[in-house]
Amino acid sequence: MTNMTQIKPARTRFAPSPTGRTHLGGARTALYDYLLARQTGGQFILRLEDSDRKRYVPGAEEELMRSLHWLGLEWDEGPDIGGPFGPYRQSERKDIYQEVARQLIERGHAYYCFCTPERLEKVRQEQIKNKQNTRYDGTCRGLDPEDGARRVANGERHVVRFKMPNQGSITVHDYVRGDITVENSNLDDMILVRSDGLALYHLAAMVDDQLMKITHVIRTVEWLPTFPLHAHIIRAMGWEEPIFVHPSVFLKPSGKGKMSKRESAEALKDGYSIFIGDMEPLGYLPEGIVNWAALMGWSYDGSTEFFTMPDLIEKFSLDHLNPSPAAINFSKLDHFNGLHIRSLTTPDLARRVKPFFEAQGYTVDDVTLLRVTPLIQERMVTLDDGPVTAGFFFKEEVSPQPEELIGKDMSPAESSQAAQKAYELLASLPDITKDTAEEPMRQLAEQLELSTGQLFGILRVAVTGQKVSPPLFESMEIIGKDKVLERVRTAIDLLNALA
RNA sequence: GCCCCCAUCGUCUAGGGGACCAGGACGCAGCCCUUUCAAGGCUAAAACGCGAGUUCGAAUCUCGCUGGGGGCACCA
Repeated sequence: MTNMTQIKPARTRFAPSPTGRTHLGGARTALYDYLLARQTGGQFILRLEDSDRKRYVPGAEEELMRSLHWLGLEWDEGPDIGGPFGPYRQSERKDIYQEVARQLIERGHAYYCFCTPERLEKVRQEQIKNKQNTRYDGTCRGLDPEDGARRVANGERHVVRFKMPNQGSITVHDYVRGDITVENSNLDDMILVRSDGLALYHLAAMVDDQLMKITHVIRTVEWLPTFPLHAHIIRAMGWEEPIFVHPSVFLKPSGKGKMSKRESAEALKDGYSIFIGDMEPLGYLPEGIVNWAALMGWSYDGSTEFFTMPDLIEKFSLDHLNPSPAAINFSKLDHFNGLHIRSLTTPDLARRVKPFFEAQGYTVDDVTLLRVTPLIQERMVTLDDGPVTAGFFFKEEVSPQPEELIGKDMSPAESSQAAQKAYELLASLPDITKDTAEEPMRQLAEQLELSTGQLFGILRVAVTGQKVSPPLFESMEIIGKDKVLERVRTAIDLLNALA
């Protein structure tokens, strides 16, 4: 016997227009789509809303797909892989929309409109001048349908408009906000089909969602104002309504409005971006971004915050979506990224961080990298921190700032002497490892009446060339006795020159 | 201007009439750990926008106000 409460597989779709770069907001929508589909054993569909060819941006599709792949949001049907309900590109579905438009007209829910864009613009300006609402003035609304059809047959330029009832109201249901009722008189006779014959979003998306058997339409709240129109179209066609879910928008970090081009450029200067395509070179993990994005507008129990994709697939729920807009918080992204970096296995992290060393010109051998990785794992926020903190492992020689070699509260001469003693001790060891070197060095510090901070600080700069580094003796162990001695020798010379 | 939506720490959020002198997280500050930096641990400061109702009781329900956001294309 089947379980009555069994979850119905959801068919979700991410339907961006290839008119720009894939950003955080889109990624989150796609993520929610993906999670719902995976959780219920349904399908996640990628559809391209490219009905406006004028706005088509070359390369946008490629970046979109690359971004989705990178985030791990694999689609089951799409323009590149096909599927049972294709084509998945609106520009290839023109005839389908035409047919629906025809039926709408036939049923009296739409009509041909012959108004020119020029006249429409004039009307609009007039309305603005008179402080009226800008809306279609209804010139063609009352035209005899047969007359209209005749003019169309004669090749007259026309669009198709939805014939909005001028009485009554409509109640639509948004899963996040509940019922929303609006007066039809506040709704316009929106254009459904352009004069070039291609449908606009309002028609095309509704048709596609229907034909592609989409069960849940997840789209941002920008679509809420036209939601009633969409419901009118669906109901006019007698279709079953999918569940509509409108998560909130993302606001810029200040919380004042949506992210603009200017702010995006600004963020990039600080090493942040809202474009998924920028995130990888910036050193972010898809895991970190997914975790972060999932929690902007959704929560699990109010306290659990670390989620992997499998966790999310298991725990995501539409029921915990938050209707209010969320300001982007990049420092929290850093936090999640660090969390996920620390949760990676050493080989995995090594593999991921390697290109960042190479991008800085380092020649990296895997054996050394594998030893270095554990030392930097909990010191990294983004992968590009790797070469910054650990580049010295892959240098032939380091070049410390001479002043930085001076120990705290010490003179150059004292520092030099301490380094000399350390050199002798290290030279006397068969090899330098944490186990062989640390204890004797601590004793040396005591002998010299120096704090470990003083002595180790001098050596740290000498050996790594940096004031801040991974733990000293573990680092020495990887660098090897010969190079360590060489670097300490150089440091002594540098200090002597200062004295 | 018109329409729609939203409203808890600076930010992301938990909360859905009594369990809330409001919990978690980021960030910030302090302390602990410590060879630096991190990581980790502990502590602190920090919020129910305002006003009316309803109720024995409201962060939670209703209304108004205010504030914020979104939308008003032959874009999506």
